[in-house]
Parts: sequence; C-alpha cells; structure tokens
Amino acid sequence: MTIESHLQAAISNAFKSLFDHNISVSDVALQPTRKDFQGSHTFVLFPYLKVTKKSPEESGQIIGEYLRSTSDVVADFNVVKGFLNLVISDETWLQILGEIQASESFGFSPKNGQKVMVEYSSPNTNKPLHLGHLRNNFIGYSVAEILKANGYDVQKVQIVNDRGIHICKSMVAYEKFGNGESPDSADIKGDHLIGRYYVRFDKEYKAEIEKLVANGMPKGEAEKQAPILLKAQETLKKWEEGDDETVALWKKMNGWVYDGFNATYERMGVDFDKFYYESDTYLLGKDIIEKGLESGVLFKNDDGSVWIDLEDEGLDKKLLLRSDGTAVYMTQDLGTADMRHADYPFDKCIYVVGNEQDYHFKVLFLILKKLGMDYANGLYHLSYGMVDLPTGKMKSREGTVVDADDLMNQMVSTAERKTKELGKIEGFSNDQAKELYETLGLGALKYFLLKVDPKKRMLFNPEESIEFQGNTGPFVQYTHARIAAILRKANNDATVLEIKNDQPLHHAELELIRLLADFPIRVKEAGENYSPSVIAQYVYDLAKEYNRFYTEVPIFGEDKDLVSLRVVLSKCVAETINKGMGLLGVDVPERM
RNA sequence: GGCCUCGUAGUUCAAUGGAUAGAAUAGGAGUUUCCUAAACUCUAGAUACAGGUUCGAUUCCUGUCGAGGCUACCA
Repeated sequence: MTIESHLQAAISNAFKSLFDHNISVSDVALQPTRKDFQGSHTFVLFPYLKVTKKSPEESGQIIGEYLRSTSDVVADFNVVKGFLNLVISDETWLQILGEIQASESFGFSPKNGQKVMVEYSSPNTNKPLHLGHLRNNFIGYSVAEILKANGYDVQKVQIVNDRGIHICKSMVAYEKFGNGESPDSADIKGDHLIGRYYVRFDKEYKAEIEKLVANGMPKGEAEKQAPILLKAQETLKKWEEGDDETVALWKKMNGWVYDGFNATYERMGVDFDKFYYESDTYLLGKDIIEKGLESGVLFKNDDGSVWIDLEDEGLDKKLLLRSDGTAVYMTQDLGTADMRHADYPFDKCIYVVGNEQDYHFKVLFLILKKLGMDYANGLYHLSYGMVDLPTGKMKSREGTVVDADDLMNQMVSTAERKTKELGKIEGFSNDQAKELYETLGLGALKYFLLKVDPKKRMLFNPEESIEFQGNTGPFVQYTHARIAAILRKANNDATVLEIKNDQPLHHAELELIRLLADFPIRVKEAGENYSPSVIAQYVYDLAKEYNRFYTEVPIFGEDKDLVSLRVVLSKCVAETINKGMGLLGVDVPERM
C-alpha cells in the first residue's frame, strides 16, 4: 500500500467520522508539500469548507488531530492557511525503503492484459533521417517502454513510405547519373547515397525549368513539362504496373536505404516489432469505402468521387476516393488501421506523428467512428511539435536540415573531447572509453529531446544541446556513476536494511525517500497524455536531490546504522535512476 | 478568410484550478586534508495585453496582439 493511498483512506475516514460526510477515497486529492513547509503530503481544505462548516485553520486542526491520533503513518501535521501539511513517520519511510529494496519490480505494474500498438518513425525512403525523426523516434520508443512498464502488452510498428513520386525521383536521378554506384563503392551509408540522388533530381529539375522558361515557355507550364519530371511520372506508372526492371531497381535502392536506416536505429537504441510498407497498403481501404457508401455514412459525387461530410463536427467535406476511383492518403490509412487491428487486436493504438497532421488524424478517427469500427475509440494521435533551429525552421531546400547521423557523431565526439579535457578516463581501455563517449553523447541527445513536453515545439541549439551541466542526461548519468562508486567502496556489505527506528532521518534523506516513494510510473490516461518528459523530470529531481544529499551528509566513518541506511538509500536511488532512464532509452554508466 | 496549437526570468524548459510561479543556463559571490568538483551553496531576474468565472487563475471562458501549423482529386 502506498503512502498516498493510505492517506486517502485515512482522510476519507476522517470526514466520515468527524463530519458524517462521504468522500470517495480516490477523490481525496493530495499534492506534494512545498519545500518551505514541514511535511511531505498536503491536503487542500478549501473545497471542503462547506462540509466542515468551520474556518480553514480550524478544519485543518481537527482533521490533522484525527489523522495523527488514528493513523500510524501520520506523525505530525501543521496547518498553513487552507493547507493541511502532513508529516509522515520515520517508521513508514523506512518501511517504504525496505519495500523498494526488496522488490525487484518496484515502480512497474503487473500485466493488465491490454494491448497497445505504437506507431512511430515511419520515414520516407528517399532521404536519410533528420533531427525531426530523432524526436519522433525517442518519443515513440519511450512511450512504448513506459506503457510496458505500466503493464500493457506493446507492439512497436512503423509504416515505411516506400513508394510514390518522391521515390521515383531518386530512381530517375540514379539511372541518369549513378553509373552503377553503390553504397560500398561510394563508401557511404545507403540512405545518404539515395538522399544525394534525390537532391540531384531537384537540381536537374530546376535547371530544366530554367531552360524551358528561357526558350519562352511560361513557368507554370515548364514545371509540368520538364523532361526529368515526366520521366519520374513514367517510372511511377511503370512501377504501379509491376514492370520488372523498375521494380528491381526500386527494390535495390530501397534495400540500400533500409541498411542505412537499420544502422541508425541500432545506434539510437530504438527497435520495432513489425514493419508495414506502403507498397503493400496503398491500395487498401476501398472495401471500407464500399461499406461506408452502403451504410450511407459516405456519399458519391456526380463525377464518381467519394466524400464524407463532417460539417456537423465543425470540419469540412473530405475526399476519400478520387473520381477515377484511385485512393488517397486517407483511404490508405483507413485500410491500414483495419488491417493492423486484424493483425494485432489492440485496445489502443498510438500514432506518434508530428502536429502538422493534427487535422488528418482528427478526420481519420472520426471517419472510423462513424463507420462503426469498434476499435476507433482506442486510437490516439500523439502529436508532437516541430524541432526548430536557432536559424528558424528546418528546410530541406535551404539545406538547413540537421542530419541524424551527423548529429549523433557530433554529440559523441563532443563527449569525447570534454571527457578527455577533464581527464576522466584513466584506467579505461580504448573500447571502454569509446563506449563511454557513445553513452554520454547519445544520452545527452535523447534526454535533451525528451525532457520537453512532446506537444510543444522546441528549439534545438546544436551548441547548447551538448551540455553536460544542469538538467541534462550526463548530469543524471554522472550521479549514477558516483553512486556506483560508493557502492563499490562499501563492498555491498550493507545490503540488508538495518536501521534503528529511533534514529531520526535527516532532511535530505527524507526528501530522497519521498521521491523514491513517488517512483511508480503512471501513464497519465485521463487526458491521454503519454509523457516521457515526466520521467525525465523525475530522474533529474532524484539525481539533483542525491547530489545535495551527497554534499550535506558525510556517509562513511559514522554511526554504523546510518552508514547502512545511506548505502541502502544509494542503492535504491541508483536502481530508480537506472529504471527511469531505461524507460527513456538512456543508458547509465557505472563509471565515467 | 476559416480551423488547430502555442505566448512564463536575457535564454532553454517546469508548474492534476492552490501556498511566496519552480529549475537550468548566462551574470554576481563562495565551497575541495575525505567516498568521482561533469558537484554543491548563496545572490539577482518572468506569467504578451484587457476583461470574465472562482474562496483562489500561468492553468478555464471571451476579446486583442504575436509565433507556428493545417486548410490539395500530394503522401
């Protein structure tokens, strides 16, 4: 039983016996006590003054007295204005610490039998991953891990955008300028190689337009008539017809890209249980449209195109099938949702996709609901904001896109430089040192991108992101390494909790234990708010408090019981940091 | 034009409707005979504006201003 649930029950009882008033246990709202006041949990009295029919101070006194005399958990209390601050007994704190110490799965929930599908990443196969993908991938991965920790069965999936005109553009440019080049022969990652040809296409396309315009063609016309574009469109058509040569080239080039992506994913530490490909799904959804027409949810225009009217919902009309009968993006997403639910009958499905698609998903979910799909209420768009640069938005045309691989390299080499400057790697082998730089560089990057509320757009300053002080990944990692050192020196000989109950706890210790007691991971489900930033803030608070504790309290050479308490506390903090960072996909080193 | 997000210290971020709006960085002043100083302590500094609801508003509502996104028979 947690402290919180105990207090909730006790307060509910207090209202019953003192005021003959029923408050359901879960309605008792507690909040952490502000630092300046004594206590750890605070009960706000204002909402209940009508029940108590007394002043806030008086109500607090009465309830506080009742709790102190009837509950073993509450040792003391004070009332400040309308706030009842509760002081938890040392015995309770020690018991909590004992439970944390004894429990392998502390903070994690047992299986709840629910299935969640998390879709994230979902790149195009015509260029390498960039900074925006990093935010997407880290959020998607963390959310999946947090859900697992909360007892869900999770399947991580992505849908690869492996077809379409943009892919054909790279293909055309490669055929024209490639000379049989391959990632091996060019000594470059496959995704970067293809990205080059995509850029090359654009360059050529622009040159051709210019030429046509110079010859007197209007600009709009030239943009449609440029030979290389026509060639790309032809390639798309051939691909759709299943032309052997075209499909073979498409397969070869996409294969290179996948090799490149896989290397990047592996370095990022993210993974997937299943890949979906648009080349398999782009024709899906038409049967759903049929059903929608039959049931009258959708309607057909005179020209044969199919629409849904969402004006009742404050939205507009949306096209679902072109007049020539071909599918659009929305059609495909309808079909994909259906297929996925058949593959993996999820209770919830979370789409980690940028907020520029808010409208799309709003409409998608609404359509599925209107079509009566039973899973539609479990769909959720985890919308995240763009990553801005100090120079403004990332724009591929202006070459201001930050490449994911380049950025990771830069982070790791900065970690290396700073570590060497500080002379921190004495006694490390080469391999160990390299591993450390990797852990630090990527830890800094992941933490930096995850600590911000996903829904907000954020600013990424390449220089400031490689920061090792303050609210950063390396700060937390460093704390973990220091704790590990203490435990090594203590030879783990104090693994059993041996604390005398009459030994009053130090303020810093209490603060740490309070944080530990809060550890159980909770997904905020009320507002469907899946937030790695909460975990990040949590482990940072814990690490910061530990560092304060560390300077305030000399650990060794004192009373033996206190030594063991502090070692146990250190172990618990270390483990909690480990688990918390694990949920974010950030490693914590034993030494650094 | 319509719809959706977002406006908090110089800067980057916090704050289930609750107390004196927290951190971090940058600025100023300190701390190391001892367990990892990538640390710690002190100091100064902010809710875009105007109304409303409430015992109480950064949070909810309305309007103004500002930033971004969406508004394709593209994906």
